[in-house]
Amino acid sequence: MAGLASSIERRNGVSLWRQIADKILQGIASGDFTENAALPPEVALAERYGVNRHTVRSAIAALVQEGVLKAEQGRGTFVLSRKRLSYPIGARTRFSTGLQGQTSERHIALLSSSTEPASRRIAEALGLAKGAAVIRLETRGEADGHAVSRATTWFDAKRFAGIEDAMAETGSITASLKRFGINDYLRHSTVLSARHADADDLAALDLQPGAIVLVTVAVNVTLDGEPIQFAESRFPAERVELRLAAGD
Amino acid sequence: MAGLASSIERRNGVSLWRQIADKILQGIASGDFTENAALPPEVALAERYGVNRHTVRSAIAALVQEGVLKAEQGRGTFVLSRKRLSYPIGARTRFSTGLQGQTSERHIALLSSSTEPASRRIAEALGLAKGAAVIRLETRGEADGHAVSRATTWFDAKRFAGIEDAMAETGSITASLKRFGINDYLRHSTVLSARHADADDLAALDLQPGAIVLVTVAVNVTLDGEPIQFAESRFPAERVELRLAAGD
DNA sequence: TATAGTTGTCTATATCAATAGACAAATTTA
DNA sequence: TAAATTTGTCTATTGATATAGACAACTATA
Repeated sequence: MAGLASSIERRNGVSLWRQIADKILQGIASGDFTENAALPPEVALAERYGVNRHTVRSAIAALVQEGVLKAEQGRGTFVLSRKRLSYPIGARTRFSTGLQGQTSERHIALLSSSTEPASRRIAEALGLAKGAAVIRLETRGEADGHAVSRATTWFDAKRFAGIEDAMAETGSITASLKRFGINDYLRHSTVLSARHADADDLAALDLQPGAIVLVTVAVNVTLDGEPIQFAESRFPAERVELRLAAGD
Repeated sequence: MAGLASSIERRNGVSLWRQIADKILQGIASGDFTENAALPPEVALAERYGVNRHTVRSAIAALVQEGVLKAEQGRGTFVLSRKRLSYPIGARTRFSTGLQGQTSERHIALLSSSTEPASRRIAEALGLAKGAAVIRLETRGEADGHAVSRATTWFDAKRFAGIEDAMAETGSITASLKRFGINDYLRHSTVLSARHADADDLAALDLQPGAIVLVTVAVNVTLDGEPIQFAESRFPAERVELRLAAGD
């Protein structure tokens, strides 16, 4: 975006090949490098970024490993990966409907669940006493077989006893909440940040180390404004962008 | 958040000291490391993250350089920095009012301006013909003397001729638009992503290389829905979080 | 005033990251 | 087929990154 020639920083704790891999990913996402088309040759990229050809090769090797590029000797290096998914966020944010039209299939996989005492933060958000029992769900959002989100979600254990079973069966938060008499809900607040993916996110989202994740911390409420769900979701920045719709 | 012990990745293109510096920043932002309090001693941090003490020292040195920590021989290492700013995003997103209550002073500094032909993307967003003249403003948002955002903004050059002078004088987009008869405007759409800061952002935002920026791409419109402004803003993830208010 | 705890400095070593150059191997084009 | 283009492999060198250990300098406390 803004297509400005943004250059590369040295001695910063992030290796040049990682920075260049990031730039290529950006280039793909922004349409600078077209899908299925050849990347500029290694020597051209090396000149463009002001580094040695071998450094560019390291970046490309990482992206080949990641499944984003495919190199063919004598022919060139080609872009395999599709565009970033655009995940809408608003008052009616829901995983499945949000990606409709961009993917043919999506669901939420339940990785694990547990019951634990609420931390101060979660108790406040859910309007419970600190230490009250809450159910924690660890989930992964999948679309067309690709992991697109990783979330940790908390519910009041008293009110939503057994919601982990509903999640495992339905693969949908919305469907699970229906079983507890909640036919509609709204997103009350969302706080957004970004960080490097940690070990768990790397594994669950099938990312290369060093990847960046967008982090949302959200509270969902009933139509009466009663808080029912607290969630922290992580999205791989290289595969997902978040779209804030106007009247939503 | 979610306070899970997230570990450190090796050979990923991001050096260990940079990853640990990121973790310490996270710890400060999330309240794990309290403001004005001493950090755990270097040996404890080294054990916690499974690295050598010298590696921890490199991370601390970077954060001392950055003004986040202060080390005192014999006593310990102390947290100087305040919490992250929480920047609200919604239909009525405005820089100055958004940070009210969190900072005592804020304004937008105009770094440079130029007139250029609109790219396809910008032309579409502003409803102009491709190649039509647009004014580009490079700005930096400052609060209490700290850089908190870096933005590139485009306006129709015909309709907003001279807006760069208004910006330089008033230090406010809202005030500048008033001079062109626009007393109110709405944010039509926002798309959110994250990436490593580029060279320009590093310099303008006074960041250490390797830092992550949150990126918003937004279109502002008049009350009639007519697009007037296209902007890409970058926020340092370590100093700013974005808050999406419910009914905004 | 010792003593323990903490940060600061130094030396040494091994590995990773980046540059440099040369040439092989495969593909496309003239 | 020959030449040009492009990716793949190899060797060598330099600097940054990370580990290891030892000890100095400073602070707080028993």
